[in-house]
Amino acid sequence: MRISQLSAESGVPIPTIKYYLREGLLPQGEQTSATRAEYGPAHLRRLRLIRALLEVGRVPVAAIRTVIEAVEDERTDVHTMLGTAHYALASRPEPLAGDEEWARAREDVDRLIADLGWGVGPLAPGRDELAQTLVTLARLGMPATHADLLVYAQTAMNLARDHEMGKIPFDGPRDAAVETLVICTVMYGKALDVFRRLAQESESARILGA
Amino acid sequence: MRISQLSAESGVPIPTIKYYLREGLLPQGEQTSATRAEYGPAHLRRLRLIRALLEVGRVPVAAIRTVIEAVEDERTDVHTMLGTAHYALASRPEPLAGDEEWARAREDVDRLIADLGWGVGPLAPGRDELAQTLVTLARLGMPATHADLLVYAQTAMNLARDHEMGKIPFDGPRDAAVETLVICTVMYGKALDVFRRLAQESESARILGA
DNA sequence: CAGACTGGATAGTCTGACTATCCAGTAGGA
DNA sequence: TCCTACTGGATAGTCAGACTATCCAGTCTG
Repeated sequence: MRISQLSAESGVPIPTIKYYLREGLLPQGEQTSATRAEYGPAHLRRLRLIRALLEVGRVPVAAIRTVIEAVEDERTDVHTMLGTAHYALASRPEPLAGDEEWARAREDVDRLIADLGWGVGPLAPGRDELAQTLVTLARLGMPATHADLLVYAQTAMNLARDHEMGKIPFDGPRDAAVETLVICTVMYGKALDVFRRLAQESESARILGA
Repeated sequence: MRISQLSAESGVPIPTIKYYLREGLLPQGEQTSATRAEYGPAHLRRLRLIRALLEVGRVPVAAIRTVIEAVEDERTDVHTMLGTAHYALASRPEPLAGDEEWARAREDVDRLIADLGWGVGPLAPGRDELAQTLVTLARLGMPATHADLLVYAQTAMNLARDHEMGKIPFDGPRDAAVETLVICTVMYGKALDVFRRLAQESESARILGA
């Protein structure tokens, strides 16, 4: 299929598709002549993935490119590849410099993860993100209790173990695994976020008897 | 306290504070003379809230302003006020025009919420957000099952009922209720998101035996 | 009374995600 | 054959959002 058809089927304007090609989000089509290239269903699929990450997941273009580069580097094993994808999905917070409060929060996070027995890399950006969240909560006068954190951690683990990682085709082609992981993480993350707000609204209505 | 001290204590540059004042995110200080105004601890607190929503929650300035306007409009009751805050926190997706697939997804969402017995307003933006998420998942070839959705919905409700809405001081001043709600929604939402990614990484390591 | 600082106003910057225009070179029908 | 639509590639422009810089006249403060 040609670019105009790719655009028609995906609903993405041609200049935008060209932009994604330039940025390396979308692989080049197969050149059939100097001014013609052929795109296949894989391009359409990739394009839909890009739009899903951008629109629903608000993942920046640069992060999407990182994920894609990890997939296309054949040297890395599947776990590392999934890790790279995961790390790219993190919203890297600014350092929040060598504050003492921060260092303590970071230690708390490391201890919590160790206590839970989770096998998480020491450089996982989630550790920093969580530390920053804890510092922020404390500064807002609502420090999180250890019990609260455990609840959220266990909830997350239940979902990941029983409903998310099971969907991932580890035995299939490597790109399928990453694609599924990213979709699961981002889309179900969004769904969970929305459900949480809806549930809060419902509870608010119940409590206030509206 | 003067603006320079407010800046020093919060770590927010003076021009940025002025910007927030202009945008109505931060109430004006008490004028003590033509070129002098006095700021109090409430300003510092508000400033920290703004930064938390911006940096951790990625809530746009316009949405923060909406929340604040709702709080300051004394006419609205608490439930409506919390609703306004909630609606402002939603990431309003573009219409995704009158597609038939979309209409069906939207009906599914409405039916699901009704089946759950949740008291959610018919105009809650979460309904549309969820519908778009379902359409997107289907287009990506991974349609969500009804059973999956129920799991996420129940999980969200458990958290909201047992760990979130309980923190909200309904009997206190009206701004405290909204502030707590917003902090809970955004900060614990972030924490849950991070925990989910960490749990997935841990499971990936376990499954792949890394 | 001098220098620092203030509130207020205006304009400029930076990033991220596009979008528009131009171009020469085919592809495919009249 | 030739003409028109369309293509890939390159370059430059746009737009929104969140700041950031500069200027100014008017106080405080020592």
